[in-house]
Amino acid sequence: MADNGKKLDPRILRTRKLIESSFLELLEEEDFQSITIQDITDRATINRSTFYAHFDDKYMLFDHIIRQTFMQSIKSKVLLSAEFSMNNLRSLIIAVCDYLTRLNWQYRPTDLQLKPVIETQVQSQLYKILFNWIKPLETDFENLNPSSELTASMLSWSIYGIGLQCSQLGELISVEEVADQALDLLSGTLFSSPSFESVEMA
Amino acid sequence: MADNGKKLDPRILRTRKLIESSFLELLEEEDFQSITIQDITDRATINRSTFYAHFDDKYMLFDHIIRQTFMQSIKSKVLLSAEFSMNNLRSLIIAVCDYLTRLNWQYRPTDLQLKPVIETQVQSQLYKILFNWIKPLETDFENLNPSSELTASMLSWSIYGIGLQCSQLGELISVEEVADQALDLLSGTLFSSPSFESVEMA
DNA sequence: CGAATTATGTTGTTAAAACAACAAAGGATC
DNA sequence: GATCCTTTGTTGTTTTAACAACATAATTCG
Repeated sequence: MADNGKKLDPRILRTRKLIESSFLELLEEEDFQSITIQDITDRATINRSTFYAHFDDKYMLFDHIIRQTFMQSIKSKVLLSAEFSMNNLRSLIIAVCDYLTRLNWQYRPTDLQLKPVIETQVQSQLYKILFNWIKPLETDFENLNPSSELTASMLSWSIYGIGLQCSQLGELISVEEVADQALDLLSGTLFSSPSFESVEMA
Repeated sequence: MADNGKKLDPRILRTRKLIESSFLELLEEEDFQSITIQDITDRATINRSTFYAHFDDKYMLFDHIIRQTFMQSIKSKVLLSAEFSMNNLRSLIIAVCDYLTRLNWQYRPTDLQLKPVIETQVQSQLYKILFNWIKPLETDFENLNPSSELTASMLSWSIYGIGLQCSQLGELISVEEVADQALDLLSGTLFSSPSFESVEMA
């Protein structure tokens, strides 16, 4: 997904990694707001102006970091290349819960401005994952079924919602139980659609 | 000592550090001989030809590494800026023993070719340290005393020899005891010279 | 031994990072 | 509100690293 085929100059890769890891380190030490570009570039041992060759600003960097860490976390727990199945959906839900929970603990929740950024990135990445899963299931009766776009959108928001719930309740609940409950609800919706008649529970 | 006043381009510092740490990592994993320039530069995420902009070859890099790690180790245990005293000399002896012992354990002793390189670097650095200590003690009766150069040379080789002895005997002996014995021998020699009449034992 | 592969150094060109200097926006302080 | 100071973005120039290509040791292997 977004796997750039062209070989990038090693210096670019190195510089980006330095920026990313410096920023992640700083995020564990202080608030997002109080971090300056200079702080980041100092720690990365690069020039301040070089930062702007890679990212528009701090916010774009944060976008990128969330997208990247989210996809890394998901890829380590879910086979994105696999086909759609209730089991894969379950894994995805649990992975999202885990990610958002970790995010809640790892970084100060003081920055209210960050929540919408995280929301946008996580939901849009979920949409892409789900759309790639669902698209192949499209039947010939397109007019009878909800479109893959609509299904992916709805599912992505549902899963984001579940993840948010989990991350807020924290240790009080079992992630797996929540995932199973959510699957029950979702399966009712999904199986009413002809596209999903072949998708069975394990 | 060799403290270059001019500000170096951060890229140069970063590249050198990357080369140095990659090389040190590789030295812990395999023999010096089997390490290629490509191995080093791959791990350092730099281009192979960039290596040659910083070091002539693998051997020059090793020279530099020994010099650097030696001075780092010494500086952490001896105040080089201080003046000459038996106590400082004792600290220096112990520090050299520690360094050479660690070198013996850390890296494979299979590379016989490395010993002379280490010898050269350690002795020459010791010479510089000792010369800077001894020089201020020179009296006006230069013709009566052994020159600072001769004294520094003799002492540096003596201390290197002590360090070698310690590193070979390993845990069998107490570094401090050896240092004290050596100091007894050295003080006999040193105190016969008018330059050292003011240098007392603690 | 001889061929094939691999490692070493070198060179000229291209792309990226460093640097310095600037204008402008944002915050703090009086 | 005026002032000072910090941070932000931008730009043009210089320096360094990447790259590709080459010739030449040095190794490996049949």
